[in-house]
This record gives sequence, structure tokens and C-alpha cells, in this order.
Amino acid sequence: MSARPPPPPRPRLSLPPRSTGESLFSGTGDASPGPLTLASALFPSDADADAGGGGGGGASSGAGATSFTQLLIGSLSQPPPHQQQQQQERGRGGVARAGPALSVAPPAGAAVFTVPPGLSPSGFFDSPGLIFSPAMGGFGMSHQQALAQVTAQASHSPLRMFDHTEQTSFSAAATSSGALQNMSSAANVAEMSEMATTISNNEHAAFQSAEASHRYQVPAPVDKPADDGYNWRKYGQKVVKGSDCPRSYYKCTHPSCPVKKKVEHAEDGQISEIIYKGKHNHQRPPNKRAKDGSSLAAEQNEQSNDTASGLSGVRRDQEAVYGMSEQLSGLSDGDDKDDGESRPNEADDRESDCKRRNIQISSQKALTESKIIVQTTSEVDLLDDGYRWRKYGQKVVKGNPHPSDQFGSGVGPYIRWSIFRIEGRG
DNA sequence: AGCCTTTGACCAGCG
DNA sequence: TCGCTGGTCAAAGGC
Repeated sequence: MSARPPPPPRPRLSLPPRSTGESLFSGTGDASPGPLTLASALFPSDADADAGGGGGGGASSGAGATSFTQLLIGSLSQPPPHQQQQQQERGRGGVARAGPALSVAPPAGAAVFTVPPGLSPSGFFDSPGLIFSPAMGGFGMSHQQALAQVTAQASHSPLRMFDHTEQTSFSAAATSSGALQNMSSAANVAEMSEMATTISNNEHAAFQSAEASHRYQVPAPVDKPADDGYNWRKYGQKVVKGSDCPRSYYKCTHPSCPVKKKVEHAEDGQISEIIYKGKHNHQRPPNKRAKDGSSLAAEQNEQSNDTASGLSGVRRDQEAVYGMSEQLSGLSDGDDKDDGESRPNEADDRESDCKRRNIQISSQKALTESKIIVQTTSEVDLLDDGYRWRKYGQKVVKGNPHPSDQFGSGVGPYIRWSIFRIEGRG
């Protein structure tokens, strides 16, 4: 069951000799940006970003003494004015092409983004930086900040990946709805979720292409995928076609709780993809985290937040994301639609998302048109963004039969950057 | 003892 | 109808 069919031949769009970020994101051309051009576009230059304040810049230069979360907080707190303008422009222009951070993101799941080890998904969302999202990295972070941020993770080990479309779309909406500032100060998931709901109301259209996915990738041991505070029981495991990674099936052990999740991980067990299905109809077990060694205070605080937020089934960690996306997709209200594997509002023409697993792929296909495939012939000095890059690895990205290249900066800690091939326009 | 994981078998949807 | 595939069941075993 593992013999994988050879990847189908795909049309490719060769990397143009030169493409400026401007032309790339003007929405007028078909030029495909190289990975670093994209990176540069995602992370505004220092000159630009420094105008936003020295907090983040200091953090980047002194990354060793600054926590990742702090980095995030600092960088998010003061988005440079020009970025705000960009955000507005993005808001007008739509998700797909208008702005750097979003336009380059594949329709679904391409917003890959790493988190330093030791920061569990739970902790990740617990932190004030919970609003961190790939797109936001582009919004509020200077190039250096982003560099430091990614460097921080690169210098650590397991690759933690976040990969869920709702973040991209969420950010897109946030920019146009002026919610970004709120996001910067959001203190808990409840706020975030509420915000998401509001955004969902205002920017519904922006989510149509990406709303469905509850996917994201986290590193997780095989046995304990993404400790999110709930208790899960594994009830199955399969190797799905097109992926070398086994997929595990988990159910929430709470009686009558319909929530399930599918977890995929790489051979090394470092990268997981978690797909939630359903919605918890109960409180998160109170002592789970304490048992796991997390602080009781955090637990209590979190419970408090839960209560205050009035969100019963939606919680932080993955659940927060999950719940948010549900709200974004207009599902969370009222009863769970059946097994509600987050059916996009209606998404009629979609096979009722029967295969959430392929949301990334299907979204790409459903979404569009824009097919950006970065094809390179050289492994060295791909782009002239001022940094030297060398390819240090290549791997097959789940959901994409074609390998994603990874690059490292030529100097200092390596930066990982994945080239995502955006399906679409033939 | 209870809960969990493992894993082969079974079922259902789809082309 | 058949084969493929994803999802689920459930017995067995481990912790």
C-alpha cells in the first residue's frame, strides 16, 4: 500500500531572470518569485521596518537573549507605518495576490512557519504571541526580526511547523478590518476567537478559499501528538496514499465527545500534521496539563479565560486554532454540523470536503488559477536579495508530490525556507 | 484494573 | 460491479 505512483507531470513556470518584489506583488504578472524574493517580500527590509521601532530590531540583533515569544511580542506591537498601508492595500486587493505576505502563500497550508522547540503548541498559544501567524510575520516584523525569529528555531532542533490556512485568511481579514492592532494586543484566545468571529462576519468572502482547513503542523512525538489538554485515544493508523507518513486517528476520550483528529508525522516523527474534526462539547480536562508537568497556574488561568470567554468547546492550543477556524468558516455557531469536519460555508462544489486531508491540495485547485511554480536550476545564489543561500536539503512536502527545497543562509545560523509550488493557472 | 496503542479486518464512498 | 482508498472497528497486548 505504499508504492507511490510517480508524481504526475506538472507544468512549470520557470523562474524569471529577475523579478522585483514590486512586480511580483503588483498582481499584474505571472512572474514567479524565487524563494528569497518571496522571503524578502514577506519580511520587509530593515530600513523600512526599523521605522517601526527599535524593540524588535534589538531583539533581532540580540536574539540570543531574547525569547522567541518576546521577539514576537516586540515585533508585533509596532507595525511599521508602511506595513499598515500595505495591509490596507492587501485588504482591498484580496487575499490571493494583493500583498506580499499573503499573495505568496499557497492557497492552503503553505504558510509554513516554525516555532522553537520546547514551546508546545499549547504553550505557543498560551503565550502573548499566540497571535503569531505566518502572515503576520510579514506584517509586523522586519526582515531582521524575522531572520532572528527563524534563526532561533533553526538553531534549535525539531522542526515545528504551522500550517493552516485559516491563519492566512485570518490575517488577510484582519488587515482589512483593522483588527491587526487588536491582534497585537490580544491576550487570550477568547479574544482572538471573538475577533475571528467578527472578522468572519465582515470578511467572509476572504475566507472562502481557505476557511475549511483546520490543518496545521506541529512537531509531536508519535505517541502524544500535540498535547492540547484533551485526552485522546488512538483508534487507528493508516498509511495514506501519496504520503509516506502514517496517519493516526484519534478520538477524544471524553464520553460522547465527537471530536476526532488525524495526525500525520514524518518518518522521524518530528513533523506532524493535525487535522481536527468536530468540536469538543465539554471542558478540557482540568488536570491534564498539571499531570504533564505544566504549571497549575497556567491551567487555572486558562480555565478562567475559558469561562470568561464563554467558549465552551473552543480552547486554546490546537483547539483554539481549530475553534477559530470553525468560527471563521461559520461552523461553530450552534450545533455541530454533523461531524462537522469544518465544512466551509456551503462550499457546495467541494466534495463536501470529504477529504480534509487533501485540503491543501484541493484548496489550491479550487482556489485558482494562480499557479506559481518556482523552478531553479542552480543550487547556489538563487537570488540576489543580498543574502547568500545554498540549498541544504530537499524533501517531499506532504500534500505536494513534488519536493520542497530548503535553503540556508550562507552566513550564520541557517534559515529554512521552503519553496512552495502554488498550483493553479495552467 | 483501566487506559492506551497496535494492527489486521471491515466498511463505505468514489471513479 | 469492481478495485482503490480512507476511515473505523475491535481484539490483543502493553504500560
